[in-house]
Amino acid sequence: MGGPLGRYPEPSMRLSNAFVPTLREDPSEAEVPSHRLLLRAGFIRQVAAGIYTTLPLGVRSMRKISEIVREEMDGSGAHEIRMPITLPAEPWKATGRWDLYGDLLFRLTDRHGREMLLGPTQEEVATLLIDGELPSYRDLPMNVYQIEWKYRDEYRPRFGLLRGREFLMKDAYTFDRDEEGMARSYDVMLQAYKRVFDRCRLSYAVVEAEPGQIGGGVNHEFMARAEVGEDLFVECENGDYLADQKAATPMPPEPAAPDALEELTRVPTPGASTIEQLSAFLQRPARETLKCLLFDAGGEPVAALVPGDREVEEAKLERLLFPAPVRPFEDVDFETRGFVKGFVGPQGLGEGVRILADHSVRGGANWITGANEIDHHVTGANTPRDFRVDAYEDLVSLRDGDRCPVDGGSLHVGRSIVVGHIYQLGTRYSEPLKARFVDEDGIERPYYMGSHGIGISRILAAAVEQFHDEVGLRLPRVLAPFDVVVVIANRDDDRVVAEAERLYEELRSRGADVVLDDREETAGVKFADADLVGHPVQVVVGRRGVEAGTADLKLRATGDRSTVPLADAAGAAMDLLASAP
RNA sequence: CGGGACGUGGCGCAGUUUGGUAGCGCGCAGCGUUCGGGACGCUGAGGUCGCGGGUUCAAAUCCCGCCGUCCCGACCA
Repeated sequence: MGGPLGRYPEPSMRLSNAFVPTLREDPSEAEVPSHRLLLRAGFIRQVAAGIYTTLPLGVRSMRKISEIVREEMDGSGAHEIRMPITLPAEPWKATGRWDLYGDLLFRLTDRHGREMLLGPTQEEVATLLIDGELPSYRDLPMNVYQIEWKYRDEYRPRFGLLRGREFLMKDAYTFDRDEEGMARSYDVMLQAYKRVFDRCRLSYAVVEAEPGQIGGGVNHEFMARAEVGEDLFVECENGDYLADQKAATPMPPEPAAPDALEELTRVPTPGASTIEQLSAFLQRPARETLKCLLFDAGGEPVAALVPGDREVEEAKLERLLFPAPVRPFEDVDFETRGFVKGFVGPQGLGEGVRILADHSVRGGANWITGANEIDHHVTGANTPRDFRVDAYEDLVSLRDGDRCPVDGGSLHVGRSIVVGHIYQLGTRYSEPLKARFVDEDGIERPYYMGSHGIGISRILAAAVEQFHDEVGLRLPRVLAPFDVVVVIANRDDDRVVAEAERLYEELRSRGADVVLDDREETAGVKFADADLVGHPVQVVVGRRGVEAGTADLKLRATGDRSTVPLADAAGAAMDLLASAP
């Protein structure tokens, strides 16, 4: 047994006898480059929405990514194990995730009617494993990991491997004696992750992120830059600030010092229940209006104030009001609490409503806001004269052009694919699962845990997004399924075939992953496929060259070609490979 | 789940508006000619038109229901 993807294959391959079904045309269902090209180049085939068969080339690339991850994990003192995919429900109920995960869980029932699930991640399993085996502080720290397929019934699987319902993930779980140990283990993982993504040659950013479903405190995301990315992150033009867009905090503006406070004046604004309509009706810019949004935080009403041209970042509100569940007011909430939807203003909200304002609200005065009366707004609203603010917090959703909190530089919002996520979990799992060790003083304490994921199959897709061109993949050589392809340009010529075979064997003996294109196809088809699959180095052996005693080399990354003596071709190809990105 | 689109040989598509013999390109098989950037000719195989009902003399085409896939939104490696 050699890991979840099976035995390591022969390092080399003959295409005449291989399963590499390339497509001439773009599959109709694929829109984004990675999905389209992975299908066309014969890496994957779809079975159902978000579920794919991995073909030989895909297996090889994923295995190469896995090996990089393995080396860095093993080198960081983590221990590879393999946990089951089919899991009993009980521990998940104990941690509350049976309900928290909701429809995202693939659930099943066994023949005895016992509830089970397909693992979307394995904190419960790992925690119980360690609890059963490592009862002493002397056994800690411990870091176990696996590379295994994960199952999540995503709301909307999309973009091929980028968001599948089944995906290959490396997940590591760290167990420490205390918070300091947890932080140390965390840092070890953070450094290991950087090495992994560096080695994969991904352009990425490490950003502080929101905790999400897994729960916990400090956490970082590794975001690979990509046009098609679903996740937004921000970075400062001066390179000194990076954050998840949902967690990013802009530098607050200077508090306003208005020349004069206007009178609070009630104005009729018939039908203007949105900022857009209000702004158009009063002929005033949206930023002079004050948006007052109402939320229900565990049954308590909370008002969030932001300038009219800004959006409230609900994730920030949730973090602020944690652990109360936060949701926007619905129509019934407005009715039962007597607020006028579309015309809410902070003045006159009773003591029962907690009023939070974004820092940027300090930067304005003489606000236009709702009059708490149908078809009416007020102008000249000012705090504290007209309304109360219980606390100024960071509430706005960050947008392009906001100022960097470190140096005031301009912030840019970029798109990315999350390829790694690390968490400090604390005792989020060890407490409910009663997973404890005996400390030096003889007292039982819960493990301090960390959870660390890398999306292996997603790295492949993200790498394709970053490394492709019009004709195909251009993966870095450490991720490409093969190092070198030897193309037989004239299969009918025995001398050509003999020379190609000789080169193929020589490259193999030099340790290259080499594939011989000995198919009965025309040269043009072979060249096109070589470019499509993106073998880093292409060696072409043809009649012309053999008669002249030469072979032709091409570096896929740059398209550069060269002609070398046949006798030196293997060495030249190896040199070229070494120079390949 | 809400909104939109699509489902016709292995792949990419036309045909559906206006019901009447199921078509094109690629691929595949055989033969021949070609042979360094997705070759050419001839011959041929291959289709329950997503599924189930209904209307009709007759349904890929019209009606109803269902299923599947993709795209836009809420969740995540």
